[in-house]
Amino acid sequence: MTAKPQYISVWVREAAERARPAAEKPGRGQPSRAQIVRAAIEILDTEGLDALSMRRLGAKLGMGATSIYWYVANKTDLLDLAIDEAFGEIAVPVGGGIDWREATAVFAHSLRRALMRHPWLARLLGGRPNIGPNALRMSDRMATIFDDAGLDHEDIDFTVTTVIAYVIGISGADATWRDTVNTSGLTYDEWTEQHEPALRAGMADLPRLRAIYEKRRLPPDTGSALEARFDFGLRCVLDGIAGRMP
Amino acid sequence: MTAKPQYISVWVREAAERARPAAEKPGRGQPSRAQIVRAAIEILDTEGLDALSMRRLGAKLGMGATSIYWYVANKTDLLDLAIDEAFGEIAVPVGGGIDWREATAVFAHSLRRALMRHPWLARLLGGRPNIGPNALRMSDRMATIFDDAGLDHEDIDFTVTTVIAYVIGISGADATWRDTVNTSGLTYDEWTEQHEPALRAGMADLPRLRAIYEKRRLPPDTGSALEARFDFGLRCVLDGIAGRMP
DNA sequence: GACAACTCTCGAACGCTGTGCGAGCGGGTT
DNA sequence: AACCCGCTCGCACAGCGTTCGAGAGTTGTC
Repeated sequence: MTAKPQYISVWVREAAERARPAAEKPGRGQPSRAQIVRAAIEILDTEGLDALSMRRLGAKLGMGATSIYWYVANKTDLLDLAIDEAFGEIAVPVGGGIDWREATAVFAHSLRRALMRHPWLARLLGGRPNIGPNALRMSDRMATIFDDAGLDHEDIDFTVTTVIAYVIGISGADATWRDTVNTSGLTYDEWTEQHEPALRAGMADLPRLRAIYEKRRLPPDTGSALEARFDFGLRCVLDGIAGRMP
Repeated sequence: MTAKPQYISVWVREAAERARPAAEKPGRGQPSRAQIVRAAIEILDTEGLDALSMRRLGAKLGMGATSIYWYVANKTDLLDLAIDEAFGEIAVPVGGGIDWREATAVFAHSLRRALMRHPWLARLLGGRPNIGPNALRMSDRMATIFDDAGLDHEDIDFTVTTVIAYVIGISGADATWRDTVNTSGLTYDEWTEQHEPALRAGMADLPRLRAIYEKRRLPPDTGSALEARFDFGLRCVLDGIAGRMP
């Protein structure tokens, strides 16, 4: 009946440390930490989430696994840092008189691209709250867009959350799907062939789904088809928001 | 340089086994398997995703950890089965002359409820493609709704995917957030207090975000506030879809 | 030049994980 | 009595995240 360790996010813990003046990290620590995070992302991108272990990362960095703990307290912290690093890639056009709809569309595509480029990202996002500096900055810029458009605070929150939820929801699924095929070592055709009997059996008494599946097999769900579907949904969301703009 | 094991989903593998006539599972196997999956879900719901280990599950079932492997090939398979079991709880009203908009809203709330009831679900959904029988049946029923409303195959696919993406995107985030607070062992107030300095520091030079945060602190983001936000976004999505209906 | 302090590395070890293997048990059929 | 079959499980293995403490290398101070 021992109490749980009560994990605290990097951001929270390090903000608390910063309050005590003497606890600053050493000068050379910062570049090394960034370097570790970059290496971790490289492994995550090329070998997948499950391939990232501290020993593997240490080997890539040419150091012992346990040396990493000098720069980073946890693997959890490391992943939080990787998440926020990825969020840094996301662009939000702000200012310059672009209207909210175009700005939001640009943001949505940018967020999607980040999620597709880093298939591990969506899996981790569903793990713990993300309040890193880049994530906050992204939210602030999105808030700015709708603040400039005249929404009140509650509607800004609602609107921004809706857009992000849709993009993460669909892109996470798309990225996972693509990643599953890619890392299976099979071609797209081999993969669908392997899954054909299971799908056919599962849809045996589901005529509507089967009809859609049959009709939509050519062209297969390659990138452009996924992109068209993403754009369709995004237009739906934006139209719905447009109906609520002042 | 050994090749990866090439994991195949339960559904695919067992559909292939079913093709060979003699490979059916024994009669008593089925109830026991369902019982194992139910026990796994119980652990997942009450203790979280990380708490589910084969030994822990075996202990709960009063059997050795390795005995479970008689009924289930993998932990991965077990989780796939748990996912589909959870999908079985989702209701899709079909037939009976309800219009598509109300039917979709009922479905969306039902899906959300399942995701909130099983906080582990969203985390796992971003892990591998979900083609279990309950998931397929759910998709088929959603397809039926929009087929009856007169959409063509492509638009049915696009529309259903959009709704599901939004619901999973927002509910996954909400469930994770709530779960993080709950399992921290802190009250809501204690938790926000603990995160206050980090958020304040992070938002130091983000005035818009800070303004929203300040203004929206009372009432705190309890269940009803999250529900209002969910409904707002759902209305946006449904409005956008409505504009594309024949 | 000497000694202390501080930054950083790392091998050993702990307790945990998923899982393969093979021995063994009880009941049913031949 | 012999045999098979459904099922259980102890043992073992490789790998995981993480702790600890010993030590190396650099820097700072007298």
